[in-house]
Amino acid sequence: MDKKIVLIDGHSILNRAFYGLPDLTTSKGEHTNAILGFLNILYKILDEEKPGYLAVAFDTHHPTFRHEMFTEYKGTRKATPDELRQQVPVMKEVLKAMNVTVIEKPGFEADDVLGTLAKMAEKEGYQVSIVSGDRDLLQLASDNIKIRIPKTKRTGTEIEDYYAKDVIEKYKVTPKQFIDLKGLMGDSSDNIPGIPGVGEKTAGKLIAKYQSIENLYDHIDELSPGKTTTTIKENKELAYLSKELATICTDCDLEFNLEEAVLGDLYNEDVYKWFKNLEFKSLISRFGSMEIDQSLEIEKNFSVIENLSEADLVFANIKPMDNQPIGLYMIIDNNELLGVSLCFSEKKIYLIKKVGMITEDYLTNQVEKLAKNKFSFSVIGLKNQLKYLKVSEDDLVFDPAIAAYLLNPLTDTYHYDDIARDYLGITIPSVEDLLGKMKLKEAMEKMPKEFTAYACYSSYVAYKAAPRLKKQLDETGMLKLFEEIELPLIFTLYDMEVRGIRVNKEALKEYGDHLKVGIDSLEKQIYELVGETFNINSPKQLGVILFEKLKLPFAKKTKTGYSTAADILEKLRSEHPVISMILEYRQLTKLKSTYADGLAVFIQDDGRIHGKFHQTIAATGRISSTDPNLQNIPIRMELGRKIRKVFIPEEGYVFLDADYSQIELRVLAHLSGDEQLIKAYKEAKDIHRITASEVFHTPFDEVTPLQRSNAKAVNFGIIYGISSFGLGQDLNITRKEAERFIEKYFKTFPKIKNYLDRLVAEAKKEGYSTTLFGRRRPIPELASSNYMQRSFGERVAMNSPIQGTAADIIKIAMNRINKRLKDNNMRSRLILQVHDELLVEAHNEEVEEVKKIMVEEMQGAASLDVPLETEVNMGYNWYEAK
DNA sequence: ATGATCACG
DNA sequence: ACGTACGTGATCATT
Repeated sequence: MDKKIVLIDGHSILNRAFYGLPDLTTSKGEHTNAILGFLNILYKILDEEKPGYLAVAFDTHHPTFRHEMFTEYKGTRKATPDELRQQVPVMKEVLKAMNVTVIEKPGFEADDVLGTLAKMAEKEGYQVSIVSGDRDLLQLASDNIKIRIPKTKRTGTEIEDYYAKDVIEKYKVTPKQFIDLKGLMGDSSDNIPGIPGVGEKTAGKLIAKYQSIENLYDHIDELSPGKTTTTIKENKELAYLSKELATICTDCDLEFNLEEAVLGDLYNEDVYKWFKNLEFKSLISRFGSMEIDQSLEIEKNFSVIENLSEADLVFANIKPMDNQPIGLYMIIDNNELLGVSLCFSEKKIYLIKKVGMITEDYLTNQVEKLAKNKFSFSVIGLKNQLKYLKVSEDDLVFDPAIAAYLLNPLTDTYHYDDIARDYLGITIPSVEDLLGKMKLKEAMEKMPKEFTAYACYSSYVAYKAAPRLKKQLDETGMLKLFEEIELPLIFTLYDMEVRGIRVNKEALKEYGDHLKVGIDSLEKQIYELVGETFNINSPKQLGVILFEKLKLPFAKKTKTGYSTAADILEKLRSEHPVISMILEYRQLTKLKSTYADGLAVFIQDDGRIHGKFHQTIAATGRISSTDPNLQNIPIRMELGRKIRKVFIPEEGYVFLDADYSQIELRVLAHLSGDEQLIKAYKEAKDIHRITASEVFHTPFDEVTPLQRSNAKAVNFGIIYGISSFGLGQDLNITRKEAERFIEKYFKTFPKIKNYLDRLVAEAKKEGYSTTLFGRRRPIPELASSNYMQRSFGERVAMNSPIQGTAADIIKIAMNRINKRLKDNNMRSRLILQVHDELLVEAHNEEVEEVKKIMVEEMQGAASLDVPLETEVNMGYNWYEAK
């Protein structure tokens, strides 16, 4: 059996990975992309080769990389970005945890270590693989030594392999001659000077003829006279020096025994913890089911209750420690209650299963009784539990997921394992780790141990994290925001989801059929016009048709091909009649697939759509909507807008739709304290017209439509974190012209400029931005060494407080409206929120009262220096009400 | 799984 | 010299 060893050029691979992957960070902001990329390459190679031995070599000098030593004085290469530098020591720790041999020999460069080990191993009969991003190492290739150069591509990692024969095939020189080649042509990235004026071509020819630099100079007189020959003659010393520099040492005195590089246990508890901490979710799956074995101490305190008398005892003896909230979790699968998990001390963590005499009613009633007796609960993901967890906003509840979202709204999940990691500092298996893709009900029967762990961790983490999260909310000034806005909102959103919105199924079907007719006809015409059939919905195929077959101008490239986005096609309208048809085809197919067909599947048996609203998604504090997304139902184009006619109220009800007028600009007026803007709003003037009037020095009544629409675009730009490029793009004008607009705007409204500058400065100082109600958004991009990212951070710093404050305000209004409707025992209910708009399904007899409530609560949600103007419309469908 | 596109605020 | 407006979610094609 042949022995296999893999040798990795540590810094080189880290470097490649860093530049090959986007900037990934953990929830705490530690950069991890280079480490992840390195590990992906490592695993790919291990999977392919299954070697018995592995070593990784790092350079030792400086915390910088080898190449920089030479380039400092040239100043061509930038210093290692901090984002990469931070990852180097972590990478070494991870490798150590994996029992991978890391070689750092003072005085030796990684190249020389790799060269020496490779030759040593080859002599002892190993098959050797050297992994590096650096082509220098090709000189080491032989029949037994393979150089592997990974390329991070869109599709994943591809590896180029070079044995000696592959080097000869590709470069027409032997690995050994590769050194001579480098000696002649040099290598700027390695700062090997070479001979001036000699490049790849000349060097290749010379080495092909003379094999080596030594032999070349032995026969130097054979060269035909010329400029190049003269420089070659003059630079003999440089050539020899360059060759020396390019030569990798293969017999360094390393005092290293290859047996030390034997592979150990790659999948151990330490590595698992590292991956958890680095949040490498995809790599965790490699651990298979082993992680359940590394059970934490706490799992010994999990107990399963399956008979009624024991369950009675548990419920009777609940005594929370230190008046902490009880950790609670209702185990629900497919709308069915499977059990209840609760935790009220470190030692008391129960899973009470719904079996035998322990019925669904028993469990829900017991829990409800606890709430009535003023026990307080901590529940991760409370909204999803309310079907069985009978509590109201008047009960004492806490949701760690919402708290964790406020403390860091940038991450995508707030599951128990995330909260345990971030707030308890412990690494525990996630549901996926424990149960894979298995449904809960099946897991309860087939994997009782894992099922119990999932259930008990859920309540344990909720219990344990609650006080800490609450403390942090207090320390960050967000406790009031949490208690007075976010917690009540859980119940408001739940009520909205339960009520849902009625949809006219037949009308929706007709709408879709109508679209189908147009789509079929357009499709036919398009094929005829271009003379062939193709998939119009494929940007790739469409790009080829438009820009290659029809040779239309203005081709703009994306990463994958030509851009066929609407704004590009818009400019091509006059170039070819097919363009208009394609744009219309796009519009129609979008409407059909996403809305006509897409919405239909969500209509429940009650004739209503019960979409979901999410409270922990948007970084700015906005609510989001899925299954389906009811916040992006068409309105801007008439054809699309018609779909709103299928959203209808129940018999005996109407829709009341209320929306804030320009809430974000009003928020900006208030926050910036700009007198002009405030005055304009107090006088209820057309704000875009007044902006145009001021900016273009035109009397209010003489503002042209173009001036007004330009001013409107600038107003939007201000909210988005203005950039001349973006505004130019939007208005289809040059960057220069856009810049002039912005300058004029800031000259007219100096306080706005001052305010936006302050927002950026403060966010840079604190690392986050803040809304009027104290909501924070961390902006790590502001500290980036990358100009693009930093600029993005600056725009975010300007936008988040504005968008976020508006989000805070409408949330307050939603809670108050919902509460008043319920407290007054009214039949009307809030059913939708679309960022600055609320839709209520109002009972015929309550219309005037509901109108009053909506306007009062929306206008009164915050007292700003400008009025929060609110417009209400009534209608017998959503189209009419808007 | 990812990118391109497009629907909304 | 570089290249982007802010915040979302769904669908389709492609890998």
